Amino acid sequence: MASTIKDVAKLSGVSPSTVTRVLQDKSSISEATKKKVREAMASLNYHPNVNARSLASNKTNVIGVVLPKDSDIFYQNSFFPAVIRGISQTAADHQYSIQLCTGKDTNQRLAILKDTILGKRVDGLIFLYGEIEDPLVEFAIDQEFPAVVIGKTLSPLISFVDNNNEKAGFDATEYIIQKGAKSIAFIGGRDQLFVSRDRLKGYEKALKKYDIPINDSLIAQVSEFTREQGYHTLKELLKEGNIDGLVTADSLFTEGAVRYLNEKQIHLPIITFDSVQPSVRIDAYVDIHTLELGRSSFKLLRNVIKSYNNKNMMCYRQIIDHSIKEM
Amino acid sequence: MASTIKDVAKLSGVSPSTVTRVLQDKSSISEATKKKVREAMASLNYHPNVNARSLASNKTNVIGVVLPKDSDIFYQNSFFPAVIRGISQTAADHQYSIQLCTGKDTNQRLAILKDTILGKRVDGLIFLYGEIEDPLVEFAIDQEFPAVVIGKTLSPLISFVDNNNEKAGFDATEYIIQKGAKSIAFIGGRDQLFVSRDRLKGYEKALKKYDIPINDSLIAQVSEFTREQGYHTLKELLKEGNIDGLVTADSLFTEGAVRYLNEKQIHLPIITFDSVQPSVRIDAYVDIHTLELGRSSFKLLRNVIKSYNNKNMMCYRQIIDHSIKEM
DNA sequence: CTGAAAGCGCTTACAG
DNA sequence: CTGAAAGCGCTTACAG
Repeated sequence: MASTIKDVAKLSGVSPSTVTRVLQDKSSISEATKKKVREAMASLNYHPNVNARSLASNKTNVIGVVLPKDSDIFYQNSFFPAVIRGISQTAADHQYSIQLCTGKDTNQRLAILKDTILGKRVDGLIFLYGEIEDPLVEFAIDQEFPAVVIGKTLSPLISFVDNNNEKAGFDATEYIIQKGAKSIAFIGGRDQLFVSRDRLKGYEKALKKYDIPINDSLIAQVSEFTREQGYHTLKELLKEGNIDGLVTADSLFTEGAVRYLNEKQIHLPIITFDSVQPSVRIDAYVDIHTLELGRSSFKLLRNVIKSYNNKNMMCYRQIIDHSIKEM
Repeated sequence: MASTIKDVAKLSGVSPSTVTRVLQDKSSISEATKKKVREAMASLNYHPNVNARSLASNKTNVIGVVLPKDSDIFYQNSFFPAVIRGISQTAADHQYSIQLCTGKDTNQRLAILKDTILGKRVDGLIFLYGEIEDPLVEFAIDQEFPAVVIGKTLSPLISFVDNNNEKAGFDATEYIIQKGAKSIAFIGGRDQLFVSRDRLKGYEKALKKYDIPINDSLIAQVSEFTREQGYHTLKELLKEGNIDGLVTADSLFTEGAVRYLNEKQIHLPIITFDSVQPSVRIDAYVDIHTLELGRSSFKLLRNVIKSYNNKNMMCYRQIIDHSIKEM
């Protein structure tokens, strides 16, 4: 059997509570005692049982990472691995583990989330998506459970970290304008997604700044995030008239669009948004600094947890830079 | 405060142990009692505390998923999201949660793994990679801790699930041969990776079957998984002479290679291996059925855990089909 | 600077 | 079919 805190206490000639205090490196414990106890731990190869600890202390040192439903585009995107990387890097620095919350549909996901919160599996949650009226986020708010959303959210009661997507859309469009384009198409996702909507706003602002009239027939809002949609949407847009530049809100669109352009041997300046360098060759992409989104979300969550423990429920917001990367 | 098992016991007029048995749906409990207890649970909005449960029962209903170090190519690959999806689907069906184990280097990862095993955070482990002499896998074996590797492994003491990569390499190559190619290039990863090595073996077998001489100057083993490597490797291969077909062991290679071919306006039949449809247009890809790899790994792990509990430590192996998908 | 005691919320033999 | 008791391995006031 694995050794327990009692074994360590016995071997080092102190009480179990003192062993706990050594584990917590309390300043009240003398160095001599600490040394003694640590030696005992080492010689017994002692490792604290986290379940006992969680039960007694009412904290788990685990955070839950909530994913969209598992058929989501999300799983085909470079965003997911990158943001997980960022979160887990920072989490590891603070001795936190990561538990995944996902499921096949909203019902299953909500059930799992309830079990996660009410079963006291985690100390806090990071939602990897921002959606209007998400029942999971609402449940967390309802339970006054510490949580951070990566992405925009309407509720004033929840913390979030996000890019300035409007500014990013503006910068992207300006980049294409500076390539000499005047007739710039935009392919985005459905309007309910904050990200797409904000990037589109930025696109329009940039056109205005450069006195380029906004032409609705150059703007496509696509319901499904797929390459096929990118392919066909661009094809349709080209029928509408001349296009000499392209801004896409997602790399999957870009891949489809580029395929069509290659087939037709058309050359356009193109920019998109991504977490890593896109797989097709285009002019540039807006790097949304996903690693940093992940890292910051964890740091924010720690602050939220602390403030909840002090009963003064704070809400934090943070905007992460983006940058244009030429390829 | 959240209600506990005692509250439920009191309200329904039974003992706490009976409440536990209802929770476990034991057949020894009468339906009348079950009904009564369940009503009490519902009215109190009772949810079991998983930490208390884990402590008392010595099982957590959590499995750990072990990732390579976080700078790995792995995180750029479609494999990761797909296999996570497969695991979590099956895990959800069995009331299991998933905890992630990763870190910046082998040391940190090993420390986290030790804490995970010795701290009793999880009931078993799934390793998402197969490598020669991995210290983490060895630690798990040493501790006689239930684990499954996705990928090949040399140790006879550990369970795994994998594709038949040699057969997959054979099938891929045969596909290209049937397109009429005779001078077929192969781009794979470094020889230490079981996957690459086995696919290469299959390639050679296929050539033999069709009496095509093996030409070493058409075979490249690339150390780094990047698009740039794909690009340059193909460029070099083409210098060596004529190529009329291409097999690549990873989609990132393919993307790079295709970029070069497009630039040079060269057309070749190409096949690669992937978890989802590759982003560049090629002839076909070998779908390695990653979702199924994930699902099976979880099922295997459950069996391993059961057999360890019965003190007869079983070791399971399972091969997952692949299939060629034309594009 | 340290210890004794109570408790966290479950489960599991044991007994009937 | 069900209950009383002991225990899982920690932590946390309280007390000195």
